[in-house]
Amino acid sequence: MSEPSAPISELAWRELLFQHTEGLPAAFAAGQVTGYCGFDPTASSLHVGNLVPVMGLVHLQRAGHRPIALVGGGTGMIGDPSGRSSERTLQTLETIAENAEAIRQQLAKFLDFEGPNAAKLVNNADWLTKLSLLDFLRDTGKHFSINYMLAKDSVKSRLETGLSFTEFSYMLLQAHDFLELHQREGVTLQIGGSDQWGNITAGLELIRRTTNGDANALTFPLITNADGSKFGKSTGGGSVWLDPARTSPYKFYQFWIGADDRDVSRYLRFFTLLDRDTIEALDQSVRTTPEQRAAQRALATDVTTRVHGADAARVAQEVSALLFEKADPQGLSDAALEALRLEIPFATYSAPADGGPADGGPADGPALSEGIDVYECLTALGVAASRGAAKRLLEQGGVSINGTKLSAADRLIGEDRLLRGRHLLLKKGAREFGLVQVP
RNA sequence: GGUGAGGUACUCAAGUGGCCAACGAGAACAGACUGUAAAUCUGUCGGCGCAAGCCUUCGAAGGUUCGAAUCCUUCCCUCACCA
Repeated sequence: MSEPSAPISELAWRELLFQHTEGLPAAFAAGQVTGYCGFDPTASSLHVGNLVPVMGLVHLQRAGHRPIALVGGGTGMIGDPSGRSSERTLQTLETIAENAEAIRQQLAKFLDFEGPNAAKLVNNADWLTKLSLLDFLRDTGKHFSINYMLAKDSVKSRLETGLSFTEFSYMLLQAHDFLELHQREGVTLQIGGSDQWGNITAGLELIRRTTNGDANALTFPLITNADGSKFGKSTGGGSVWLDPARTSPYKFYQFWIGADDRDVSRYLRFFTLLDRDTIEALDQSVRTTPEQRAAQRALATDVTTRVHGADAARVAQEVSALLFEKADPQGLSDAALEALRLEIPFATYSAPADGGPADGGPADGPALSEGIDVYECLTALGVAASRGAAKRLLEQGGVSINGTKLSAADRLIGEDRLLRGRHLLLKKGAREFGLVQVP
């Protein structure tokens, strides 16, 4: 890494710049800047919504500056005020420590923890848990007037609906963090989402008053989806996580592949490190040949590779080709089947148990000797909520196995249709799949 | 604490004793058309069942009735205004 440069123009053309303090360009021009961004350890994984600030740190580091990622182990404790006993506090601390470690490992994929501008991960529990209330009120609280705090958007907007003292104080804790890092690590910049502006500037205020030091703020725009939905939700509704145990690399890849044409250009800027010429060429392809979805492919490949590695990205691509580009499932290799069962819902087929027809209870299904019951497969996979739903799907032609569409008469599948003698690849609609293994 | 208005399926919202598994809209799911898109059109949308039909649901629990989402009682909760 050569001389530190100003990442501002880079962030600007990527449309990642929402707001920054006036002194920031001068600070970048003056030399290496140490900047930080906070992450909440409420879950054991980051999700795609966290990627914007993560990429912010990445751009900082690429420009030769020093990024620090702060995990809110301390602020996370008071963030959730729901009832807890002293035992649970300990448990929570444990969980938070685990979460912090998990998040650290995810951040390590983006940041370089070695070299002259090595990234660093800190946890504000290290100092906040030792902070006494009286010290805090005297050293931090005295620098803020209630009037100043009430004027912040985050507070003002909550005055009607209600705001606990705990949450009201949150900005002071964050300001305290900023000051702490300023003194410990020489941090002079905090970055975050645009909603963090008020909290960040509170920290600037505290630094100025306490140490007469100078520091800066930079915020990113809120990510919006063109169709008005919330960014970061998969089609099923759940969050898209970076943890492969929560969101498989295939699902992750699919999330990006499914990006709306109207969003994909912005997402390329936000979430990849592709250069400007490449991205503008992709913009052009969205306009001229949208059906090829070159931009979505580039986006999905780049982000999946960074988060899950090249191998996982390639498997995701292969599985996607098989599932969506009409590759013949009969040609599946054992290895591909093995990969597939990790990527899509998988269930082992069991013939329904014998017994009399029970009212309201699960009814008898056909014996295995009569064939494989598609209803049972669909419900076991969770693809259909109930046998009734499975039946409706079948009647509407919404189910296919091994690439062949089924009709209402095809409830029972003969063993001769199994892939490699023991697998069924089921598809519901256009993009939901499941794999069933017959014992 | 007082007064008033309410609690119906994922959401909004009809329904005031039988024609109610419950109008309608949205969401969702499927089909057609497509680019794994958008828009549009069609169908489905409590559970079990091939079906006839059966079972479970209208805040909760009781009660009246041949019959209740609808009437009565008690309880729980939400909202608005007042204190």
